[in-house]
Amino acid sequence: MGSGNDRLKRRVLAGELQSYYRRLFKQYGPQHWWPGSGPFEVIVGAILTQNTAWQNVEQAIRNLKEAGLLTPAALLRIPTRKLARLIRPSGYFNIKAARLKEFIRFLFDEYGGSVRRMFKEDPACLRKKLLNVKGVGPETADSILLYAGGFPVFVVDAYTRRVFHRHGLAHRKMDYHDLQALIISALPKDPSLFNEFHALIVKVGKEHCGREPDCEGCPLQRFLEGRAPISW
DNA sequence: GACCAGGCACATC
DNA sequence: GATGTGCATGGT
Repeated sequence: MGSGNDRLKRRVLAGELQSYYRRLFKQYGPQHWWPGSGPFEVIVGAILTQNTAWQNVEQAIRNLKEAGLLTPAALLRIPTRKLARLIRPSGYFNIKAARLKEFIRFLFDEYGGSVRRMFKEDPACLRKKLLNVKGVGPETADSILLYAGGFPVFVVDAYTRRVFHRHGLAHRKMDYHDLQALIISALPKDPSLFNEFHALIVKVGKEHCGREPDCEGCPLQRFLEGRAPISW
């Protein structure tokens, strides 16, 4: 991506996306993802919510809080089996207990257990390290960087893919990083924008861009009506 | 009872 | 490198 043609397409997409974001925000308002949670709780939530409805994650986090275990030091000490029992409502509890432990070990090995110290790291470098933690993939790493660290990283998820593909804004086969780069290059590098936009995409994805073959009544469809699909 | 949800690692071809 | 599979609960 570097030709004049690509730059033009990017500007077109940028215009579409920014305008679309404003409309979504106006229609749905702020989504309050991870309201009032500290960075550590956000990280735990990012791991627990993998392929899981958020409602189930809330219960698991509540259990951890009530047990007084929602700190790096406490999760370092707790046996994996006991952790699994507490996070049971979030599903895949054995896997996720192991993943939380992996992250905690990484946090202590690299940063002495301090989330604040971890986020002093250069974000690109931190991202690479996070991806080396077993159980942290691209989406979880980016959720951690954006929602816990406040770095301007766009989180691509199943909804983002579905919504963008459905409306001709991206190829279905674009991989995670291609789609992410496309979106980031089209928008101002503003963490709160990325934060809210991603949450709004999930919202509209749930309501309109499900598995049905068309998107009748979908705000994005109405917005794009009459415009030629962008072909990348 | 089927389907889905704010993924990821691992096996296999 | 692409595609398939296991992991598991709770809501609709």
